[in-house]
Amino acid sequence: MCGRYALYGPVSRLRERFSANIDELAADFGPRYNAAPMQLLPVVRQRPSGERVVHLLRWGLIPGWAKDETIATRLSNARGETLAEKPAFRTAYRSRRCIVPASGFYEWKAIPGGKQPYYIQPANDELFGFAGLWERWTSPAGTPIDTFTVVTTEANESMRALHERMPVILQPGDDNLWLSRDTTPERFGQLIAPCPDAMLRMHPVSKAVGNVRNEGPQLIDASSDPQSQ
DNA sequence: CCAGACGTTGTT
DNA sequence: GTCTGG
DNA sequence: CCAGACGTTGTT
DNA sequence: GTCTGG
Repeated sequence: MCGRYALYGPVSRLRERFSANIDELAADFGPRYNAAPMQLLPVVRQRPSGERVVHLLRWGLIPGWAKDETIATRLSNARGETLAEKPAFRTAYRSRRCIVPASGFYEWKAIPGGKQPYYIQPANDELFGFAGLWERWTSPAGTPIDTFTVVTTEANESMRALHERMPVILQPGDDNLWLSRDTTPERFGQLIAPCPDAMLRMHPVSKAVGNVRNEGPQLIDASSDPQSQ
């Protein structure tokens, strides 16, 4: 899964962590604690020359053949197990892989009578790099739009307490293998796997994150009494 | 040949 | 765009 | 992911 | 219940 995440801190962090140049529009990106599908969010792409650039792309992939953009909301995630065959993803998987930077992400655990959101962040306080795919779609009016999706895999042991799926979180040393057009399908396919449990820590948060109109650092604060919310 | 689908999540 | 079903 | 809408006609 | 928007 992974349908909501946070990305905060100075944008220069992205330059350092991903060795990427920052596009002018992405440079204006401010701290976000409730990033949701349909929004413009920073994504790392690698040009054939090897240069990496952070651009703002819209979350929710629109395949090139789509007649309209309504499919986007349903393609905010892509199952890692079937990427290579699915018509919606296979061309992007072959040649348009990207990395989605995140400070952390949210996961909703089903509990009696509702759902309890949790915030999951890197144990080392660095940034996550989610494995992603991107596409360029041109509307009937002729307007091009770049979109992305987050690749998912089965949950590792600690995530399984919340949910059966989780985003593919790349090891920093694997960034280039995922982004490069020179990597063989066999090698970048091996990166689609649950990350080690030790990379993650998690805590329950307020249900306020459920509404995309809510925003701010309080959304990642530990909730004192999750059961009573 | 043309028409129609093409996806994920979670929940039932 | 490309594949499947009819 | 959750929240919120869930419609038609004609006209701009 | 199901789809769209954020």
